[in-house]
Formats: sequence, C-alpha cells, structure tokens
Amino acid sequence: MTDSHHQDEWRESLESAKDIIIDSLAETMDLYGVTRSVGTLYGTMYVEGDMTLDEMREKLGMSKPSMSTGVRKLQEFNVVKKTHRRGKRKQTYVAEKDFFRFFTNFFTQQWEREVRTNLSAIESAWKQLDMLIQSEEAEESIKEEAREIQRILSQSIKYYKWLGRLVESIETGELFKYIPVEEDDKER
Amino acid sequence: MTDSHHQDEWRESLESAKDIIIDSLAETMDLYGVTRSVGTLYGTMYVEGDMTLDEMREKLGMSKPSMSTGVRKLQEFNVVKKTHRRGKRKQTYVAEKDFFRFFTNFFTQQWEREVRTNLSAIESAWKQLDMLIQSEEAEESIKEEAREIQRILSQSIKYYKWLGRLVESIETGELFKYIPVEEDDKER
DNA sequence: CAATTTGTTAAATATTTTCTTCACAGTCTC
DNA sequence: GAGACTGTGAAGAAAATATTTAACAAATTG
Repeated sequence: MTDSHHQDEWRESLESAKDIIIDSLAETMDLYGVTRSVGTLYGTMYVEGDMTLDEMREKLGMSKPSMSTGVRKLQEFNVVKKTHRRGKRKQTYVAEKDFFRFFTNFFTQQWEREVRTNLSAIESAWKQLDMLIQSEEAEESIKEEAREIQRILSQSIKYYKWLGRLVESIETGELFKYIPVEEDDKER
Repeated sequence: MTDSHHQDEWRESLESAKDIIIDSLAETMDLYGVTRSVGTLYGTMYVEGDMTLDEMREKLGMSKPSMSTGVRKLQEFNVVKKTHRRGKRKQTYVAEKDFFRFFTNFFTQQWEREVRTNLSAIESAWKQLDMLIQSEEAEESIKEEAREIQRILSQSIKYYKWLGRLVESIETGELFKYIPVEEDDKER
C-alpha cells in the first residue's frame, strides 16, 4: 500500500516531466501563429505517441470537435498524420516527432506561399506602374514616385528569389550539407 | 481642368498599385503571427517611407494609440526603427525595406528564443527523468517510459543545436555564401 | 437492417484580442 | 513658466476567435 503510493508519486513525476516538454513546445508554436491549445495538442501527441480523438479529449479535458479541428490545423501544417491501429476501428493520429522534418514541412510550405503571393502581387503592381510611367499625360512627380517604388520592388524581388532558392535547398537536403546535423555518439 | 481630372486618375492608379503591395505584405505577415492591421501598417511604411504617428493615423484611418502600439510591436520584431526629420519635432519611424535584414532580424530572434526555451525545458525534464530512472523503487514500466521519452528528447536536442548553428550562420552571413543573393544586372 | 459508434458541421456561447476614447505626463516653444 | 503638442497608459466598447453543445451523416457491428 505504501509502495503503491510511491508508484503514484513516480507516475506523477513522469507526467510533470512530460508537461514541461509540452508547455515548452506549445509556447514555441504560439510564436508561429499556432494557437496555444493546438500547440498543447501537438505537444501531447509528441510525448504520448499516436492517439485517437477521444484520448486527446480525455487528456486535454476539451471537447471532441475541438480536437477534430485542432488535428485538422496540424495536418494543414503537415506535422500530424493519420494512422490506424491494427484491428481497431477508431482513427488514430500521430505527430511528426522528427523536428527536422517538422522544420522542413513547416517552413517550406510557409515560405513557398510567401514567395508565390508576393511575387504575383509585385508583378501585378509593376505592370500598373509601368503603364503610368509610359503614359504621356501623367505628371512627372507621379512618374517619379512610381519609379521609386519600382526600385524598392526590384530589391525585394531579389529577396523572394533567394527565399525560393533557400526553400529548394531545404527540400533537396542541400542545406544540411552546408550546415550538417551533428551525429550523436552515444546512441545506436 | 480635364487634365487635372486625369492626374487624379493617375494618382489613383499609383495608390492602387501601392495597395496591392501593402495587402500582399500584410497577408504574409499574418502568417508569421503578426496581426493583419499591424502588417498593413508595416506595408504602408514600406511604400510610403518614413512616417509620423499622425500620418499613419490619417492614412489608415485608425486611432493614434493603435498606431503607437502597432509601431511598438514592429519595433520588437526589429523591422521598424525610430528616425527624425531634421528640424521637425514629431518623431518619425521607418520600416526596414531590406527584406534580407528583415529575414535575419525576424528569424534569428524567433529561433534563438525557440532554442533557448526548449533546450532549457528539455534539460529540466531530463533531470527529472533521470531521477526516476535511477531510483530503486520506481516500477520498471514507468522507468521504460521515461527512457523512451529521453530517447525522443535526445533526437530533438540535435535539432535545436542545429537550429542554433543555422541562426549563427545567418548572423555571420555564412548562409549567404552557400545560397548567394543574385546580383541584379540592370540596376546601378 | 437496426443499433452503435465515429468524426464533422452548425449554431450558440464564452473568451480573448483589438481598437477607441479619454486622460495625463513629458517636452518643446515662446 | 504658461500654453500647446506629442506619445502612451487605462478602461471600456467592439470585433474576432476559440470552444462547446447539439445534431447529423457515414460507417461498422452484430
């Protein structure tokens, strides 16, 4: 009986160690524009392994639709995937535990979108500015401002092209040649 | 008179070109967890050059305290700085137009914080798990779970160390040797 | 095929965040 | 130093977001 009490304490200690990790991950994901409770959900899956929606609900004390939408958001970020437990009916979900893949999935997606969106906006604005600059009628002061904006934009095009190449080098794994992952000596 | 009407149209066209850029930037910054209106503020400063709080207020049709807090947030991200117009009393602010510096400032800050936060959490959790593993009393099943979590954590330590080195290579400019910025042929 | 069970949508509610108005402290000007 | 002006803090209003409850559709089991 005394012994079983001790076991509860050890169990408690294990859980609190998990919570430290979960909170820290949630705080980090908060920085990336992921809501804190979704971050907590990710952290929980990270330390607990694959889970069903009901297990999440129970663990986090939240409603099932919350879990459902939370998981969906994490799937959008490509950091959670569906799995299935053999023989079981319920769907289970598993968090990406490899942060290198997390990094790759998250940032390439984000940056690709940024590049696409902004380059297309720049192209469209650029054309409009060109029309203005080439027109006979427009005042010189307006033309000059248009040219000034084009100068700024041309600088930012360089950036987006660079960012695109960075994404590419992450996707091909080239970046990891330049900045290698340290091998661990003790493991395996 | 007809001519002046035309000038208004050109002016309008110039403004709408600016708006395309502003919206696109705001949408992007939204991805980074910056609120949309703060993103719009940044975009406006980006195309308009340095501005006073009152000019921002007028341009965006918002209150002055909003501008004040918005500018503050952008300063936290290191993407807006104070300046002064010679001879003028009002404080002016200027947006970082060089997106390479923007990238550097923003992500090194964000990632450094991530590394610091998580490594410290891992260290703390690790110690707690060690105590558990080394104890005589704790059940083997609990110990095994603790060891499993340590295995996962040791993987993630590798990641954070790598991320730290990535930050370093951005700060020293090394990354830009690996992935060079394309020189522009036409300009200057 | 009836009865369960699962995951999702829709509507209602609660909570958080953003924004504005008002007030005030610090600065500059004369 | 009085008066005017600038930037920010606090409190409350408004808006946006997150969460829950309720309802339902699809799928599975016996």
